[in-house]
Amino acid sequence: MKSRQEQRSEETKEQILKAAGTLFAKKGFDSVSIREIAKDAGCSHTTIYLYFKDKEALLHQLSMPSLERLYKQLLQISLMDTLTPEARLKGISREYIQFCLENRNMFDVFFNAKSTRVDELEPELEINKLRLEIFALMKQVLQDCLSMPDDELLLNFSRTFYYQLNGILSTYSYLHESIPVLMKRLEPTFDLSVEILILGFKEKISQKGNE
Amino acid sequence: MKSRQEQRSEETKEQILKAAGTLFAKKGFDSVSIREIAKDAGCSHTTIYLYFKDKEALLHQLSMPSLERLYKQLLQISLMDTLTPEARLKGISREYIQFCLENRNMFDVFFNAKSTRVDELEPELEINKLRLEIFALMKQVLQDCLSMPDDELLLNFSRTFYYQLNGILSTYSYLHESIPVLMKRLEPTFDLSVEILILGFKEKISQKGNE
Amino acid sequence: MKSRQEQRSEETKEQILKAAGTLFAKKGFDSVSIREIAKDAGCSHTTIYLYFKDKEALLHQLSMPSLERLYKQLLQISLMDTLTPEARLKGISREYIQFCLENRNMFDVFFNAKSTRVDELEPELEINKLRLEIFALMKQVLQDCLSMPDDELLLNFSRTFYYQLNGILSTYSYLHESIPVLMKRLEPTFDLSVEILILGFKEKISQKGNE
Amino acid sequence: MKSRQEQRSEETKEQILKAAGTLFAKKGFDSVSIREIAKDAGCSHTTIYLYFKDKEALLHQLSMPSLERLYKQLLQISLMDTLTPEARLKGISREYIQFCLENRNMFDVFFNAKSTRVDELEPELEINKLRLEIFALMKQVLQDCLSMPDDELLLNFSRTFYYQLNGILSTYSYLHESIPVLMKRLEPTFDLSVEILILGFKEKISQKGNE
DNA sequence: GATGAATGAGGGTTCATTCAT
DNA sequence: AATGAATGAACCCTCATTCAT
Repeated sequence: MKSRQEQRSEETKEQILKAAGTLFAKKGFDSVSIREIAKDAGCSHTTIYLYFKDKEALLHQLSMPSLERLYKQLLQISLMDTLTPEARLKGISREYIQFCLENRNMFDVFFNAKSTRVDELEPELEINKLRLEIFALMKQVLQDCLSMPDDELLLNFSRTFYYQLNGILSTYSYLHESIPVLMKRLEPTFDLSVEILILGFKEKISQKGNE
Repeated sequence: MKSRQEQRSEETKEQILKAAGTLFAKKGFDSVSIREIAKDAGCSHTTIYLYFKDKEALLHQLSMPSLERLYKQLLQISLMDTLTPEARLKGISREYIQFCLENRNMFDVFFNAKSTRVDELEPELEINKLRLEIFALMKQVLQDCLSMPDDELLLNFSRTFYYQLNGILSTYSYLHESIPVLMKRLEPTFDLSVEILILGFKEKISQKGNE
Repeated sequence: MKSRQEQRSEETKEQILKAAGTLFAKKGFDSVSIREIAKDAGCSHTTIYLYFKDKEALLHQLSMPSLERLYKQLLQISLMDTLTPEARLKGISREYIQFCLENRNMFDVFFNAKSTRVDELEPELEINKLRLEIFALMKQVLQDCLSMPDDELLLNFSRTFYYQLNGILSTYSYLHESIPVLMKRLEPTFDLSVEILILGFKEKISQKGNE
Repeated sequence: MKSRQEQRSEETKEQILKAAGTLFAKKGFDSVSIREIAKDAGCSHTTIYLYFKDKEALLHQLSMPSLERLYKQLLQISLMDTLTPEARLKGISREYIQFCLENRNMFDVFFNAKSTRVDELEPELEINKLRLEIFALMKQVLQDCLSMPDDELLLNFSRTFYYQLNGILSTYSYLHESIPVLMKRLEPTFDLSVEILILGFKEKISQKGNE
């Protein structure tokens, strides 16, 4: 059982993470200062260093749980066998987009490794690993959807699919609309995009077959 | 006719813009210092303030000509009637991608209005106008390609297409490969993406027709 | 008789002193942090403040016993009547040098009163007293060595002798060699220095006698 | 001819150097902050960075000219053939001591390379070179003084001599007396030290001869 | 028109120290 | 007796910007 002190400590840490998350998302990693985070978290800026080695560590501790949560959600959807593969693909797409929009330009950090230094492979690797796993998951569902072998073509299809999602994100991640409103308004368009792609993929396959 | 002094003055300005453009593209807006630009431009850092109100003004003055150049190039391709509409669409896509990659994180600035200030609407609007024109141009070529009316569906197709391009960009704009190498390696994939989309669009249209 | 608690308490204090001593000696007063000491002492950094008013107090409490130990060792050597006076002088020199080198930059603190505060005269005075006693002891042995009266000349000889030792120390106290290695390598040189001085002293005396 | 601006600039730089010199000498390199220097120099702390890359650069720019000046003075004395070698040696000693005392614990910096990092050899090397040259110069004069070959023994004598000087310095460099007063009071003692050493050296040589 | 000099605000980080438990 | 949490002061350093020339 936790003592009151421990509880307070965890609260502080939580508040720091929360403040940092919000600020990073709003302004981008580089543009947020430690003092700014501290202010929003309601503690001294030095307190942050009690819980995180440095600014970058804060970022990584912040990203990993979110990403892991995302991955689990996507995995769950991919396993729903009550849905058709195409429905699963759409579900995954929606979830992915919604998550990334909710975390706005944190998305940059997650997927573009914006703030990683080449000489520090460890933390980067973990994120990269997750990124790859998410990509692999999408590829898997896409394969189910198209009933095709796991070949070079599937890889390229997956890339195209991945581009599409990221394109949606980068197009909308700076808008100042609230997420639910945005999702409501654009979900049909997003769904259409997925549909188009699937149609295109299938057509491409049948073309290949006819060659 | 310009006096010699005026000429020199314009040269300096041009060099500042050139240096800033290169640096912003290479390192991103925030990571470039005024002194760095001045050094590359071969002038004092204070000189920059003679021509530009502040760092941000420099950025905006910088974006417009580039974007205009891009627009003209895209327009040119769209008018090449020796090419099939699909070839034109591919050409435009390649050009657009290459341009944005070459200007790397500038892309953020151009298309995501990252650094716009609320109090200065003018430049922002101009950029937005161009952005919309580029979008319209793509839509036009897409329409030619699909021989369809200019309706809601075309609009959504265009969005999907636009997403795809931006997705490619956001996926690759942080890689440390040189542009030519990158383009060589990924052009087939990019082309495939465009193909898939067109196939998907056509299929969607024929589905609609059969309803 | 001490209660178990008292015993534990003293142990902790002892460990703090030991850790601080080692660290100060190795890295210098300023470069050692309280937390570092606590870590090496196996306690929390706040515990240190239970036993010592502040960092400086720790330093002073630390210096005295060491210096006293040194003094006792030197005294012991000075009383070894199995040795010739010259051998005693050499022994004292070696011991003194070794001690100071082992305590490296602590030497600064001990002998140069680097970190003394004006408002707290007590500890400083004690250190000064010990310093003077060590000096007096060397003077005594030097007198035995030279069979001369305790006059102005002896005082100056003692100073010269003291300078020599300190010169050796200040020359070598920053080297990164281990003490035993260093001593082994340079002991002959140190011994030579002492010899030279004694020869010089004797010669000076005989010159004086002939005047 | 210098413009007024250039003149002012040089003045500022000079004042920074002067302030830094005094403070380093008084408190030691590590214990002096950039802001402290700026305050004493009457400028903003950022101004310091206009003239010096960083704190360490300031230190090195500060040390080199002084050291070079010292070296030239010592060299000059060593070449005065109106003086006996012994007089030259005494002169050199006095000059060296006076210089080092005037620069108080800067002496630490000069001769103990306190603040040098191993990875930056350049500046350290220059100082080391000068240090060695000064040592070589003393050795030369000592050789003239003793009319002996340049052998191992001479090297050890030089070391002993060098220790003696440094011993004097380290003994007195923390006192709060003014230099002229100090020199006046202790010069006879310093001279005596040199005398003693020379006598000792000569005696040692004659001993060797008789073996 | 152009520039070197100078600055204040702010960046991340470390530290000795205090407080509540 | 002992500790983890927390803090303010201070560290070096960089920046965009202004001022006098």
